[in-house]
Amino acid sequence: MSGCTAKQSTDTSERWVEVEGRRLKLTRLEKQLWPGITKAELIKYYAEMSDFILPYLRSRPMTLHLYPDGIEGKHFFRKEAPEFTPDWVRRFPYRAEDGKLINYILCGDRPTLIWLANLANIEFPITLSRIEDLEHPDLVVFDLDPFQPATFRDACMVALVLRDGLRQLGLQSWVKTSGATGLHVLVPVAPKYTFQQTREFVRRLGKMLESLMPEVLAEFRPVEERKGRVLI
DNA sequence: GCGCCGA
DNA sequence: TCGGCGCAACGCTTA
DNA sequence: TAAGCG
Ligand SMILES: [Mn+2]
Repeated sequence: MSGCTAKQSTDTSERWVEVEGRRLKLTRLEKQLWPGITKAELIKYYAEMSDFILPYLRSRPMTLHLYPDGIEGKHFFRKEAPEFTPDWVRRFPYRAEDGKLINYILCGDRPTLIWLANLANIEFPITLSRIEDLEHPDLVVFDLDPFQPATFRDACMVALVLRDGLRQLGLQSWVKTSGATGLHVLVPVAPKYTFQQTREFVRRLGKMLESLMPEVLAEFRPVEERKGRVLI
């Protein structure tokens, strides 16, 4: 007998840690965020990966994606830095066009990353521009989504062709998975183009590839014609 | 996850 | 002391 | 024009 039927509700496991001189309390470390994966393990993962992750997050206003009840539970977003945010967490006040002021969290250091992991922030999506120049993205993203019966493999083929096209334009690109079956192809750019310009660039290149491989790509097609194709 | 608010 | 609640917002698609 | 989806 295991005798170990510890319930979630009885998980009072806590630990104070010091990260680069910042004291923070980790809570409910035994909470299962995925089947078989605890919050402690999520925090450990982000601690170990922090050197690789932080350069991408730095200077980008955060939208938190919080999953306090685990990946299958209710989740919610948060932009405004909560009242209980530690004072050493950097904030970025920004007034949107509608006049609403939001104090965004900036995650540029390890203590902030660990603090967010403890809040059960599972995902860290990034904005495409940085606060030094919000109007001009430093990343351009091609979003590749295969529509059934097209597969992840089809998306990969398209990504390779796209990479070659970008290379011919003198642009380096990097690929990452996105969601269950999609890909993102990222192109770092000097922050001197507007979002309108980069959006137009992506659409034009999509159109160009579409004319090159019309059987594979779904650009500018009605929804029902997208089946079996990849949409950029 | 956490603080707030009303019961 | 406890349970409920709020915590973002945008383009595309369809009705 | 609005509601629903991702
Ligand atoms: Mn996608």
